[in-house]
Parts: sequence; C-alpha cells; structure tokens
Amino acid sequence: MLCYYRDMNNQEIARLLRRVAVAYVINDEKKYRFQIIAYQRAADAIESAVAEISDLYRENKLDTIPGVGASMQQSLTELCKTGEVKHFQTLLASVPPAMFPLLNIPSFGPKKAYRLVTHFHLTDEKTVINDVKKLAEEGKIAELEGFGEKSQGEMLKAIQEFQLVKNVGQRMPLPYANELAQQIITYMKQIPSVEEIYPLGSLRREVETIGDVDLGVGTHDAKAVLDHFVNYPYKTRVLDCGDIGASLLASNGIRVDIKTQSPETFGAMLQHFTGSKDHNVHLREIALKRHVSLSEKGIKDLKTEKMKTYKTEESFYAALDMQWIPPEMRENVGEIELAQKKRLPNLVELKDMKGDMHIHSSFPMEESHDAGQSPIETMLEKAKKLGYSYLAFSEHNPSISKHSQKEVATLIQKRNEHIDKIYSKINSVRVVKMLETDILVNGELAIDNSSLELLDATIVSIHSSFQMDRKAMTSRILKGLSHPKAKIFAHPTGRLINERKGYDVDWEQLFDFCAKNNKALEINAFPSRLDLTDSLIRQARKYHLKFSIDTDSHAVEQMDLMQYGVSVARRGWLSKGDILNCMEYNELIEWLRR
DNA sequence: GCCGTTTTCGGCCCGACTGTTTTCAGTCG
Repeated sequence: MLCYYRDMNNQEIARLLRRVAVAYVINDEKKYRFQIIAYQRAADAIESAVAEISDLYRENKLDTIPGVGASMQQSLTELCKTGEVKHFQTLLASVPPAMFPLLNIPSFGPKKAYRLVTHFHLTDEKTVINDVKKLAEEGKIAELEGFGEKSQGEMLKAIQEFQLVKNVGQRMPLPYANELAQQIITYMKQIPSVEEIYPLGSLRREVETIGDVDLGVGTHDAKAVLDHFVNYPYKTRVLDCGDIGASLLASNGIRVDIKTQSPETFGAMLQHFTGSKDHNVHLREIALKRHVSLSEKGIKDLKTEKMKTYKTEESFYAALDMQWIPPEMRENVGEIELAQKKRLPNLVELKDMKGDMHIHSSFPMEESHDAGQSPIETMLEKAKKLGYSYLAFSEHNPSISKHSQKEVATLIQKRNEHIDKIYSKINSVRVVKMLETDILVNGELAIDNSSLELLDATIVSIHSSFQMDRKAMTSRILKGLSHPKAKIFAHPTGRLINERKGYDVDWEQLFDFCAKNNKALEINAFPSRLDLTDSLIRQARKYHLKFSIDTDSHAVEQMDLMQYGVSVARRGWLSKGDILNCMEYNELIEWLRR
C-alpha cells in the first residue's frame, strides 16, 4: 500500500526523539540512563542544526550531525523513507500520549506526568492540562501517595503561569532582557553586601533571545543578598529560595535566577553559570580525564579530594590548560578544542566598527517601504559621537510603481546633492552614497543602471514574494547580487524573531557566490532581525567572505543598536578582518568598486 | 546510544532545591 506523508521538520524530529527519551525514563530510568542522554543530545543537536534532516538524508550527510551516531542515523533514515520508525513506535506504545503536554510545564517531569495520567486515566492530549488543573483545584492530587498539599498548590500555580505566559509569547529578544537585568542589578546594588554582580547564562553569552535572566553575586553574606532579592518590588512571586540561590518571577513573567558565591571563588561560579550546558558538560568530561571534577565552587582533585578555588574565570580555564574562552563562543561547537590549542580567534569588538552601512534617513526618497525619521545631519552628528569615520546612507529605493526610472534617478541625484552640501559643512564623517534596492521576483534590481551609476554601491534585499521555493529564491538572489553595483545582501534570511520564518535559500551556494564575487552578507543588528544568525555565520565563515554589521536604523537612536550586531558576529566567531565596515574609508571604497 | 590527540571498549557532568520523606526522589539549570 502506498503511503503519502510530509517530511518532518527538525523541530518535529527533535520532539519525537525527546518523547523516545521520556519513554525510556518511564520504562527504566536506571537501565537506560545513557540512552536517555543520547536521545536528548541528539534532539538538541537536530533542533539547532542549520540544515533540515530530510535534506541531509537525501544528500547522504546524516553523519555530519554531532551526537547522531550509527544507530540514530539508521532510525532517521527509516523515518525519512517511511515516515515512521518501528523501534520508536514500540517504545512509545508503552507510554500514554496524554502525558506529553504536561512536560511543557515547569516542575512537571516524566515521573509526575506519568503518575497523574495513569492514575486518573487521562487520555485526551488536548484537555490534559486543564484536567490536571481541575483535579488540583478539587484537592484530589494531594491524596496521592508521594504528593501533598504543597506540591498540589505549586502544581496549580505552575499551570496557571504556564497558561498565562503561553499567551504572551516565550523568549525575550536580547535587548529587552538586558534592560530587565540592568534594573534588577541597580536594585541589588542598593545593599553593600553585594560586592559584585553580573548577568550570567544566555544573557552573558548574548544569545539572540533569552528564556530567563541569570545573575551572579559575589558576597560574604548570602543571606542578606537573597533576602533583598526576594523583596524585589516588581515581581509576581518568589519561586524558590535556598541558602545560596533564589529565583523569582518578574512582573513581565520572566524568571530571574540569582546565585551567590564568595568573591574568592567567583571565577568558578561565573564559569559555571555562564554555560552553555553543552559547553560545561564537555568541559567536565575533559576534566574527568585529568582526574579533576569541576563545579561552581572550584576544581576538585579526585585523588586527594582537595578543592581549589578560582577568583577569576581566566585562572579557572588556565587550570585546565586552556585559553579563556569568550562567553559568546561557549556553545560546544569546537571552541574548547581551539582553546586547548591556544588558537581561539580574536573576536571583533564594538570599538572596531568604523562605520554603519545601512542607514535610512528622513530625506524624502518617496520609497515604498518604511522611510527613516531622522535627518541626514542628525545621523552624521551621531556617527561622529560613535567615533565612526564613515556612514552609508541606504534609504529604500523610490517606489517604482509611482515613479518612472527617470524620476527615480532625479530623486537620487537630489539626495546626493543634499549630502554633498552637508558634507562640505560637517567634514568629519565621510559619507558613502548607497541605497537599499529591492531584488524583484525575476531577479532584476528595482532601479535601472542610470540610477545605479549615481551610487557608490547598493545594498540589495528581498521585500516581496517570500514563499518561492529554494531553487527559485536562490537564483533570484544570485541574479540580483550579480549586478556590479550590488555589494551587500541585507538581512539575508528575512526572518523576524517570533514573527516570521525566513525564506528558503541554498546557503552553501550563496556563500560560495559571495566569496568568489566580492559580495558581503549583512549582519543586521535590528533586535527583531539579528540576521544572519550566529550558526549560519559560523557556516559561512569557512568560505572567507566579508560581512557587514549594520543597524538598519530608521531613527537616530537606533544607531546605538550596533552592539547587538557585534554580539551576533562574535557568536559567529568573526574577527575584525572578516568585517567590511571595520575597514578604513579608503580601503572600503576600493572594495566597493572591486 | 555515543564517542576517542591517553580508549573501537568502557566509560558517560555536577550540584541545588523542594516536598514528602526518616534517607530519598523528582526536577531544574
């Protein structure tokens, strides 16, 4: 019998593998503990993989995913071929499907979920969360052995909060999380017991979106610090509070964790809570081979049982014979091996930025997309304050449905004259005359050569027909980029965080084209874009192409967002030499003409 | 089930916190 099915995407495959891990937990956690870890790791790897599993299968490249070994490859192959895996189905038949929705709620793990679902005979995946909520409200859960009044109450709160947060939306873009962290840090600094305090976790690694805010405090009086913390006025409630750490739910629903440690051992704690989990796990595996054990308290010699403490992170990594690893790199994607060889790249820094290539001023270009709000003069003044030596104005091209190509050329001419007039007055920050030109569906640029000739270069980008298939979209982009004036491809994936998935592109082909033809890919610093993404940058980096870190500012204040583009570039392992706008002006102009 | 610059066999990260417990299980980061 023929069976038609749709390819599963990476998210769905990861979810399936996690369910298999859960089934193993229920069957016999002790016996299968390493399988459980293996399935969870494979799920993590697949979830964060750049390429789709279904594509890798077709290209015979399933073995390129770390954490996916021979057995898992076989299962994935079976999945891609037939849409199911016999071994998985046998396992999953032993656990009630209704338990899975509960696992999305904090404080619900496999054991609790299984117990509730089987004891109360809950079978409907769609209603199970509300069913448990009702049971808790009726006091029926406290009657179960191993459960009590308190856990029943906590369960109810967890469900209510989950249902609330789910409606709001999950992860917070980095800039907003940063602001929340700074507010709490200011509050914590009110008491003298807080000797030092830093953001940790994904915030310190500058991940594009943040799940919860982690803070670390160096103190000799943990109790005073935690007392002050749990009294933070803008909270929903305190989640837990122990001797050395506490966590609360901020009024916007974001979880805030705080950990304390004496300043003498602060280095180990910084390291521990900066993560990532994968980075730390790998580091501890290496440590074990050297017969030492790592924790937030320091490094313990397993033979003598003696604990060594570390005041700084540098000394902690040095004790393992490694270079200090910048937090942005700590994702276990090869950084540990490089640190051992002392060959970590020198990451780009904010102060290396010499200009911004993507600026929308309020000059009336009569564009079809969003116009900028601040005058050219204002933005040039700001550029001077930021220490830039040049600024590129890249307004959207004038609307081509409302203007003839001749009118377009006239508008550009006018803007150029305006720029020249201002430049002769200010004369400190150099101006690059650019435009952000649409690549039309057929791959042609929206404006003709007589207009393009008026520019130093143009950024090109996709603002329409996002749904093309990969082959068509790729050739559309390559054709647009082929124009000699087209030098930067803006916000390459087109995604909007939490809003819109990007379009489908053959990345390897695009990277190769850019490297061979002197085209740069943009790293757009706008908070909802952060595009390219860190993992695509790491992939692109192997092609030795240039990147341009730009703010895409539509108002003068937004020019401060450059730091977030630099964060993404650092997470993509880029150095100053990889970045177009780290070049001096003359070098830049020469590159644009190449 | 995965993995290897001390291993292709024999290992596999570490600790905190809570609740329901008289010594531990479950969950989390």
